[in-house]
Amino acid sequence: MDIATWNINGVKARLETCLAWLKEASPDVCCFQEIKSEDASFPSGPFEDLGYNVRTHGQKGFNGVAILSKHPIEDVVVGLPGDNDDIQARFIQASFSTDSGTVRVASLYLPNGNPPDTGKYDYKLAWMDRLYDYAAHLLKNEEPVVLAGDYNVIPAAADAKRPDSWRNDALFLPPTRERFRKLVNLGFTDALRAADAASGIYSFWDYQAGAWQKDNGIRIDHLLLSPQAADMLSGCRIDKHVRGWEKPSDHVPVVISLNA
DNA sequence: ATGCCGTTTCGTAAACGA
Repeated sequence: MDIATWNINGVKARLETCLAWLKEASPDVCCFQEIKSEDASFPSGPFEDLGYNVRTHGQKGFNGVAILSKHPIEDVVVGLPGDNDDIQARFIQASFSTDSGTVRVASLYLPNGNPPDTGKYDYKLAWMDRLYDYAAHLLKNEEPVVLAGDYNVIPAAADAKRPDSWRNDALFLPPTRERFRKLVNLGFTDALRAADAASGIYSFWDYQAGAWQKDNGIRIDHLLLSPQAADMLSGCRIDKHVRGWEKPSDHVPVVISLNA
């Protein structure tokens, strides 16, 4: 069972690129972030034609997440629990029945948080605190859980080509990394690090200043696995070549393989 | 570097992203 996460930076602008990758990689489950589309205007048809069931949590213009699955989708959770006043569309979760039992997968788009001296950073940290509480709740079930998405967190210096240029950025500031570590230390496994300990592995290259050509990237798209999911992990890869395609997103897909 | 580039919006400049 292959599960992917990919910040596509706008489904309308990225439709052909998304379809091309899904045809190539054919993951069983694919989590999208930044669909930048309302639910009603999400182009589900072309994805359904590839055999996917589609669930979205969209909003106009910004944010928006989706889960696509070749398996029937059950038990959908729309919105990160814990704050009914939060109207930003950044979280959707679905469950799937497999031969190994129920697998829960979340597609999350954690707030960017820049600039750090504003309420945007306060919102990011509060969102991370809320994710921590919800993740702790999920672990109580002792089931396979995959928290996949664009975390907007550079976990360590090894996850950036030029870590010094991110020192004062909301993606790398100590409070951000402390919260990410706290989440992982609940008992989650960073799938990429479980599969490959090398530095220089990135999932995002800015459109600006020739970042892609210079390989000036950062690793901010992660799949965190509950102990039961980590036991099923057989591999994790980043499809870096997609960044070199026509009309690319600034992020590329990250894919895990589970024995499920 | 308040810069670079790309997407979106009751657009034609501004907001947002990372």
